[in-house]
Amino acid sequence: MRKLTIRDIAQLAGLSKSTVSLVLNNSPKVDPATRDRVLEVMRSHNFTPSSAATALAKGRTPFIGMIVPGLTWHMVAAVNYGVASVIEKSPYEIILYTSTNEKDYTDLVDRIKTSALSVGLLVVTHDQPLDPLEELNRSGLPVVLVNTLGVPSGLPSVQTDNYDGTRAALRHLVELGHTRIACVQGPMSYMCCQERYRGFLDGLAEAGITADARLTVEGDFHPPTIRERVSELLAGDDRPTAFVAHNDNTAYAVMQAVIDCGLRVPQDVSVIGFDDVASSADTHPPLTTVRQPFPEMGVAAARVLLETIEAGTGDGGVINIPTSLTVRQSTATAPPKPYRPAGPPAPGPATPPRSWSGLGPNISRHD
Amino acid sequence: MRKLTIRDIAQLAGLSKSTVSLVLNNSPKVDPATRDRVLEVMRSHNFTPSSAATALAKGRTPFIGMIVPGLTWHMVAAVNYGVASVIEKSPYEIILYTSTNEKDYTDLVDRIKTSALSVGLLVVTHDQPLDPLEELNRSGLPVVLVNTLGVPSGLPSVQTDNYDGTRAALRHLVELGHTRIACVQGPMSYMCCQERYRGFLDGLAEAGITADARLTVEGDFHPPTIRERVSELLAGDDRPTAFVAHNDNTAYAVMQAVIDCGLRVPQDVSVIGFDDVASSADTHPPLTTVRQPFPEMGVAAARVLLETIEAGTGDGGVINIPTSLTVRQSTATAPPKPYRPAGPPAPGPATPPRSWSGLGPNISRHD
DNA sequence: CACGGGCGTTGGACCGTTCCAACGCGACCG
DNA sequence: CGGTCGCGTTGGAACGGTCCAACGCCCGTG
Repeated sequence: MRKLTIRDIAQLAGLSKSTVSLVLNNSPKVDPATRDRVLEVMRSHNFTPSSAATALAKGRTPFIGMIVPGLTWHMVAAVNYGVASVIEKSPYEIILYTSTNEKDYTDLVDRIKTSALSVGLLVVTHDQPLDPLEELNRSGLPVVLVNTLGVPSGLPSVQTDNYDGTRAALRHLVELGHTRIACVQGPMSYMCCQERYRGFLDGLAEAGITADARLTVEGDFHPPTIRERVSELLAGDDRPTAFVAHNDNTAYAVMQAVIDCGLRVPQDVSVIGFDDVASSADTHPPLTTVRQPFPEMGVAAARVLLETIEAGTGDGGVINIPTSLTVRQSTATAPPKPYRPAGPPAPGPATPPRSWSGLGPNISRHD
Repeated sequence: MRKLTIRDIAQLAGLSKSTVSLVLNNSPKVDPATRDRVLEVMRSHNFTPSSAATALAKGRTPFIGMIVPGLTWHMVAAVNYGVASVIEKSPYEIILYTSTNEKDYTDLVDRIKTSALSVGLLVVTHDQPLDPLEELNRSGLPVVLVNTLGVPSGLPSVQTDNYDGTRAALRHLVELGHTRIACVQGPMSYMCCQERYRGFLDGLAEAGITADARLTVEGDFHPPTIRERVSELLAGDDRPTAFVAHNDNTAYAVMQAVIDCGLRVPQDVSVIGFDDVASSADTHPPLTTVRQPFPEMGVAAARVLLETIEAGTGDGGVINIPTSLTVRQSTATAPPKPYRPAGPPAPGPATPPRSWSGLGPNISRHD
């Protein structure tokens, strides 16, 4: 049996195809009775209009392009989750463009532009210049960024409050009595890491603690080097009692370095991450971390994009989604001041592990 | 300036639009000179045919649907990476359908069916019945599964050799002299876990080791419970010297349990995972694991789907992508037999960590 | 020289919608 | 009682391609 067309439906309902079309676009001009009849006929023959024909006639497609980095980040999937939840309720579908980070994505943007398939574009930032996107936007295609890297740009974008996140982390540590707090940076070429570091410094300042340059560890998100640097720091005199990491994975590496040095998390050293990646609930001990709300960012971005597409009103602003601190068990009150084990990779206080259970009062567990 | 049409090009080239169309579909019937002229005109005016019009006229769209589980797995991104690399070289685009695992996806499949947007469907399996897909396939839409769960089905699917993977893991351990080898299962409702367990048992059998039921730990991929069970096992007499986990995350939990019990990985206990997730290269120690080649699976699935679409020949078979063992540093020669520390959560041999470096000869490092 | 055949080109119907101008009709008004 | 108005409906021209049947032309053949 051939696919039904609007014309068949019209015939079955004893109407012209124009009327059926009006029903499809639920025009207020059709008589309610007629509308019901048409709908009933459509339903009973389960008719669906050809999207190709619709697209051709309307001159616009029902597609939203989405560029994601090919990297296998937790982030990508999480953002997508949020995006999907919004889009699936809209009449649009998502066309997925995966930008493998190796080659630059100008040709990808080019394909999007010339194919003219999408009426809007969602871009999850990756380590690439945004100029092609800005040009695309200027040429009339609504573009919204999910700006996880905090890249500065004129495009409307959704980002997280990196600055405030780290500040909150600091406040938490300060409340726990920590004063020697170290920071393990991410690559400072990323705006987000710069912001996080700024939050770190301001957080210190607000607590009246003077920053000690020796407590800033330049990191590259690469665990082995981080372990090494952190171990050195812990081996020194007057070691920090807490670490703020720019990243959950970095935090994992920090925790391992702490254990390597014969110290305990969180009794001897507290550790805070950034992201609240899924696995952070199951680390050992579970990681206290600044939750970066990826799904919510996806939701917000999708919403903004839809609005821009429908209304044509591009506010062009930056939406800052607040972070929240997920307190788990990798942070605890600072150890008493005089405490300092003899040697760093110490056989030291030969700590029976697992004694960390049941620590602070405000342990919030996110899934 | 209005978007150019085929008719404009025809006029500019002094030809009929039929000929231009022929060029677009690179028919062999056009004179090479004419073709070049047309192409040149198109290029200089950078014309691209309207995909909506093409779709309408041809009666087929250039879209491939892809259903991915909304879960934030490494797996999803990795498979997609492979898929994208194949599709981007084809004339097709990917329409992304995210199936949030909460609600079942029959309505999603329904939407795909009635919208008739895609000419083929790629499905990354999730914990859901496949019947809707099989029906969809029967009704004429080519469907290919990336069957990471090993769900049995009549659909053409790409899966990994779970059985052989675990067997290889066992062989590795046996070669290292291990004889008391434990297995931490995943949810046995998953076919893949059943296969992995079968591989485990057969691997034991091949080495002439009789299976000890006490060494099989029922797992649920949930770290806390796994740590608990593993700790119990390690506390008992005659504890295992090696663990085969059905999953990298499970392996992480096992490693932590080992450390909790005051033992060392790999000197006292070897641990092997399954998947070779990105982070497994950076655990502490780096995890030896059975690499499940997600990108390759994506590539294979995309290829099969394209072939089926183009040729119409659905072989309908199962493609088994072999696994490979990535040997890192969580496995080592079995400890000497008599070795057994007094108490299990032992203050024991108070091991200075990091002594594991430079272990086996065949350390292969996968990024 | 008439004819057949092949190559390259072409006109135009068609794909299944949208959308606009026009139309029929009953109600309401003067 | 004729004219206007507005509501609901309608015919048909787009939209921008594809594809088929037909056509002109040139060349080789009988």
